[in-house]
Amino acid sequence: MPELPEVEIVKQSLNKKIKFKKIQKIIIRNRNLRIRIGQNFEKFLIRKKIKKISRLSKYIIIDFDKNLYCIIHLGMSGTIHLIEKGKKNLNTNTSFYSLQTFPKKHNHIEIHFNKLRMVYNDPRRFGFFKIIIGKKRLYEFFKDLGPEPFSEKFNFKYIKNYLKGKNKNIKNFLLDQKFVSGIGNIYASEILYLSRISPSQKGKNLSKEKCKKLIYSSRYVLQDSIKKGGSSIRDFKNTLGIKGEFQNEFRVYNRENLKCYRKQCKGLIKKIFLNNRSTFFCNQCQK
DNA sequence: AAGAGGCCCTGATAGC
DNA sequence: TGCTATCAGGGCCTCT
Repeated sequence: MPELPEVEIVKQSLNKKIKFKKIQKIIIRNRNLRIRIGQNFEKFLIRKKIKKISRLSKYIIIDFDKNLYCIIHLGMSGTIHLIEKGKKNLNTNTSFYSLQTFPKKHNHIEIHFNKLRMVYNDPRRFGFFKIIIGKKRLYEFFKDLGPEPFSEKFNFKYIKNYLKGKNKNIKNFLLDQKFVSGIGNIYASEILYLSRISPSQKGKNLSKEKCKKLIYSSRYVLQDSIKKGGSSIRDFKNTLGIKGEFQNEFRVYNRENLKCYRKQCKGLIKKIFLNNRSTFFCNQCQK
């Protein structure tokens, strides 16, 4: 679930629901996430008030007073659930579950506010919660991240310069968070389709025109997905709260051997593996 | 030093 | 039904 648009949706709903709230209680059932939750995690956060919630590529950053931060990453399977006391349904245009359909296993972290619980669920435990103290350390943590597609820094000159002399295909560049941050395996395929670029094309061979298309498409696809509430890929049985609609907009992802949507194009969508990650593209209109 | 591949982990699904 | 193998939206580490 979580590439940039999905993380953005989660961030937006957290801002609506837990901003300015004070943490009353913390329960940790499993400290062994990708980064182990330290013994003093609870001490740092208890009774602290949330100042704001922001996002950088696929990371959520919660700000507290005195330059205390909590960074959240959802990994492959992390989800955040909000449960309001006394309410049966949590409406929301978010990826939260309703109360009745709340997952039973893998609820590793619970943070309680007044009349509201936030629960972190993550079967694969590739995600993490990490405390950071000080602006400088926060900056350090993110220093290797490349620009987001929306950033002005993600421009033709930057791309040309970065790809120069390197021998990787363009799809793997899109997954390289040092090059551009926030794009994951699904959106990489979608962006390349919109750009009419073949995923196995070498990055260094892209024309100026193709680079510009790539910039435009990256922004367009991610923005469009955010507008539609992100993508909810799996059909989570027994759940009601998942509202993402962008999975209905996929042009290539999971469309193996189906016809290309482009009018005039007689191509078929093919699935290949590039660096062990599934990759979808049209065998006619992506060059 | 860049790039490919393994690995962390659990769950869903396909095939026998 | 029950086994095994494979794959899944991420990212870090190691080896060449």
